[in-house]
Amino acid sequence: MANSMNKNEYDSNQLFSPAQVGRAGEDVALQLEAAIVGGHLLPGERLPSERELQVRFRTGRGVVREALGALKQKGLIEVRKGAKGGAFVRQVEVGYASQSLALFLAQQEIRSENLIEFRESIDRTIAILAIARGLPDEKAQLVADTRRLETAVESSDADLALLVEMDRSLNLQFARMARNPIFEWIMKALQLGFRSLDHALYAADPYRRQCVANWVTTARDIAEGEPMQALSCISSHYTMLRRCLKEMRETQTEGRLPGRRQGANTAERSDPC
Amino acid sequence: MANSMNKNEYDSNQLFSPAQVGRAGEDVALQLEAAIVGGHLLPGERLPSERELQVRFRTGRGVVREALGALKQKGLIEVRKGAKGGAFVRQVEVGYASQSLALFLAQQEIRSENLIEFRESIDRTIAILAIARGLPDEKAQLVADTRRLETAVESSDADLALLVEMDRSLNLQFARMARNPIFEWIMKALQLGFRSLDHALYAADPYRRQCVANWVTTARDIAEGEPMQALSCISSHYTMLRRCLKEMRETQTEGRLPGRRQGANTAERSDPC
DNA sequence: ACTATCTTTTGGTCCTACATATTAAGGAAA
DNA sequence: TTTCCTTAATATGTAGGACCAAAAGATAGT
Repeated sequence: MANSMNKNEYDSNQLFSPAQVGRAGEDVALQLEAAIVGGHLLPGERLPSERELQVRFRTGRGVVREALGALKQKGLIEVRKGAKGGAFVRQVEVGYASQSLALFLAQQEIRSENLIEFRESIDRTIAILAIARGLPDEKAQLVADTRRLETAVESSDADLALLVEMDRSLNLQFARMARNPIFEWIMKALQLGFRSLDHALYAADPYRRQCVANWVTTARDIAEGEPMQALSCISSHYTMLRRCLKEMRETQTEGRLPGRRQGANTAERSDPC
Repeated sequence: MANSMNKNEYDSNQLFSPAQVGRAGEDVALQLEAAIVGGHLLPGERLPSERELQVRFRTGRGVVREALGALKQKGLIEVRKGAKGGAFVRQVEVGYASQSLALFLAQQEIRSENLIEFRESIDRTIAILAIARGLPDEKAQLVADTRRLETAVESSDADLALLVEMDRSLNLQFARMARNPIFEWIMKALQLGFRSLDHALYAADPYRRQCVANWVTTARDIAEGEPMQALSCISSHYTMLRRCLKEMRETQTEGRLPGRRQGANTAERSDPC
């Protein structure tokens, strides 16, 4: 007794129509995406199997797989193997959008000063919002985590990657407290794109301690609801970062972000474009 | 024709290794993406054909197509049919990032307030930077263009789309004067995704005049180097926008962005320049 | 009742064949 | 010689089959 009478409503509503030639994959992907975003398919629901979609769209399985791959890429679906497997609708996470932005930023040549002043501007707004909207336990957690970072730095066997990761996590907590996913989007994208700046701060020994001490103060100011002092701390952080980078630049003559290396390749390239 | 002597350098460098089973598609996609983002493949260059990649990765053509589809989805490559066709590396456009963000926000049912407060925060920083760094002729041009917008609004045959477009252009000029490309990109990304908000402001008759009058004042304050007054104008703009949306919401019981449809937006794949 | 094995479902991979688009080359006509 | 049409070559796009691997349930054996 198959559920032939209980087909989903997008079947009877003719929601899926045969794809046109030439761009069948895009066509199928667009129809499925429209069904998901339009609310006809809710998160957690399961799409028909690939072989069933193949006959519904009157197309080949490769086309269906291509479309599903695009949706998976966007974070709209999650596909599982095996019986009762298939494509399941997901809530899109902000990380997917951040990855797109990070991919774009990675291809651009960005001077570190531009990045710093942008981040500082964002951080200042986040601080104000976080003080106003952050929940008490969030603020307490932020303070506690800065303390953990402090003890981690003071221990001699401090792993550099671990410290940077903790700093990254703190920034994300911070951004989340602003209760505005757009700030989260930006913050995640920046972190994905450029890890090297914070790395620099935690690599130099005098700066590392100042940085975490500043973090502790910032978190406390946020927890206690002192916006002006928090802003002051943030400015202090970026002042330190600028100074640290300037010192490095004077020793290494390196003013750019190491986003991409194009030294070995461009020499032998005689592209007529 | 056997160009066996002129293999590309990523061949001899062992850049592409056979894919792992189970997630061969992702594996291939990751390797190709790494090659592009890492700078081994520059924009304009052509990847090997699908059938050649198929043998290089020691895999099937479906896997290669899946990987290329993922890269195409991200905007990293553009694929053309026919002789001299194939996958060509592209510069990623902001539009892809903004589409991802729009998709996320649409599914999260984000309130327009989040977008407004983010834009206001960005605008305030841009204003300060634009006053400090904008060239005199840029400032003059900004003032002149706000005048043009003013006269366009006063003429009765004002096309709504044209007005919104002029507003959009003004915002971009404004962002450019900050001499920081990140602000420009973020502004463009937000504009690509959410045109509807400004649209609302220019649709209502009382708000339209106030908005352009405010633009004129803002431009003059920027040109004359009055940061506090410029910031005041910007806040006034968003106060108006909030009020306008609130009125619309009260009449239509529509509190969110009308971003459910994605189909019409994805059409602008080509360069929006 | 529990465990091991089989069966079914479903995605993952590989393959061949054909369709279609685009470019380049070659030959006929002006 | 120039122009236009035809044809070939090369590439992606699509169709559909076959088989493998994994996951869940059904079944048989203990």
